[in-house]
Amino acid sequence: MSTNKSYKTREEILVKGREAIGIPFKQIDQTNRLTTGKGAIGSVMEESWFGYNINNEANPDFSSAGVELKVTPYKSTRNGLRAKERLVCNIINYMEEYKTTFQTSSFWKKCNTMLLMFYEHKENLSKGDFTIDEVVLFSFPKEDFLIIEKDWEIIVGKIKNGKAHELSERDTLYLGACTKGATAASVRQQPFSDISAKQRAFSLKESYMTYLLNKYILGNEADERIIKNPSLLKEQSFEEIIVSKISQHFGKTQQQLLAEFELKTSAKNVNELLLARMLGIKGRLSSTEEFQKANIILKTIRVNSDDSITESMSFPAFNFQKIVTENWEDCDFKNMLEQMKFLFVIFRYNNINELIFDNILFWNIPEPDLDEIRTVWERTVAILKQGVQLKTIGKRTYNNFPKSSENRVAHVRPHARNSQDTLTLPDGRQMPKQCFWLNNTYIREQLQKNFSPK
DNA sequence: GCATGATCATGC
DNA sequence: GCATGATCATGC
Repeated sequence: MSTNKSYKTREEILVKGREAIGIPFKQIDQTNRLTTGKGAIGSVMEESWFGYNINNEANPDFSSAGVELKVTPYKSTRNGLRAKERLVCNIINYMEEYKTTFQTSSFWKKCNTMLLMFYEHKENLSKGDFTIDEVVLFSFPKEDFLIIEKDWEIIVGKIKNGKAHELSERDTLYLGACTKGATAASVRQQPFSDISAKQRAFSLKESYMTYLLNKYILGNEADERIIKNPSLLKEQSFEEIIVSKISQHFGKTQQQLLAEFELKTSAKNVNELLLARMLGIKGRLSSTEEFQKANIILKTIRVNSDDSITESMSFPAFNFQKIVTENWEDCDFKNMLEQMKFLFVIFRYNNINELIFDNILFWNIPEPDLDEIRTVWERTVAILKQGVQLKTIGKRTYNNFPKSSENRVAHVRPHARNSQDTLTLPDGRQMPKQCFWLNNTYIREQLQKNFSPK
């Protein structure tokens, strides 16, 4: 089956692509592809707009120009425009990928230059009414290229270590290894272990796509970048660079740091402000280009002098009525956890109760622990469906959601402004907003696992 | 003392 | 005004 022969240059491809802007897909579709399931819109553009047969070749769609066609959705949210999903590139052949270098890898061969066609997914419209809104010919800028190369090496490193079955999309920053297959049971062989591994594909993370979208569609100005000189990334990983910039401050008290950076604030996010100063960032750390592209979430952890941790870690409140309509496999919470990379900023109380800046840790949830969270999530949904049991004693109202004592990893607890800050339960009653929390004991366990001598 | 319910402070 | 990250505080 041939790839497209009619478009030989990048310019021709871009011009033809841009001509599609504003035309509803139902007018473009000549082969009734829109009625099919996932990927229907991409198929329409390939067949009916560019006029070539759908293929799954290793070469880019426009092979002579070296351009891969990608049609990708975004959505409008109260936080602005966001990519609706990760951009899935090519399936990883564990048996072959480790034999190449990044430059000769399957991912780079296929996707180093892409024609990105963005369309808005609107909740109340059908696919046929959607239109392409923006088209760009995209090549990776140097600062991203170097991070993506490292990401690829991390993924291939796991294959080489016989750990393809332990791959997770959260291992990396921009280029992820996302699961790909009809069911979670879609597995493949790996070269250095007998354990079969989930089928995965190289993909650009949702957060990375959101950044591209805002840059290209909205024309938003670039945000502050932490690593001003991308060449540094040739020597060290992003995480290593951050640690090397910050480690000189380990051991200082919070008071010393506040004085050193001339910060006067009672804000609960002082530690984020301090970290930003250490990195030479003027604005918020979470607004930097790298943090946005990789969806790095900063969390402060205070460790007591006896190594215990008092507080559990909260997440956004969930909507009772929405969560009961979801399945774990495609629910909001799992999706969020799968996409998050955490930066733990660790402070430790010394024996005279001073708060000492102790360390930082880039962390993500290990796959087996995500399964633990699944049980908590499913119990929560089951309880909501049965009707939560509420018992008021004095000023406090007790419930029967999963407690921290019931699961090693997570529990459910209120997360509201006060007890009047409620949402409607599926049965119509009101209840203070709740969220999933990572247990304080679990956080402690994770810190010990990552910092104990190997 | 700890688990769990309750609430604060900020930024957008 | 609300979401969010962070922290307080009651009562078992």
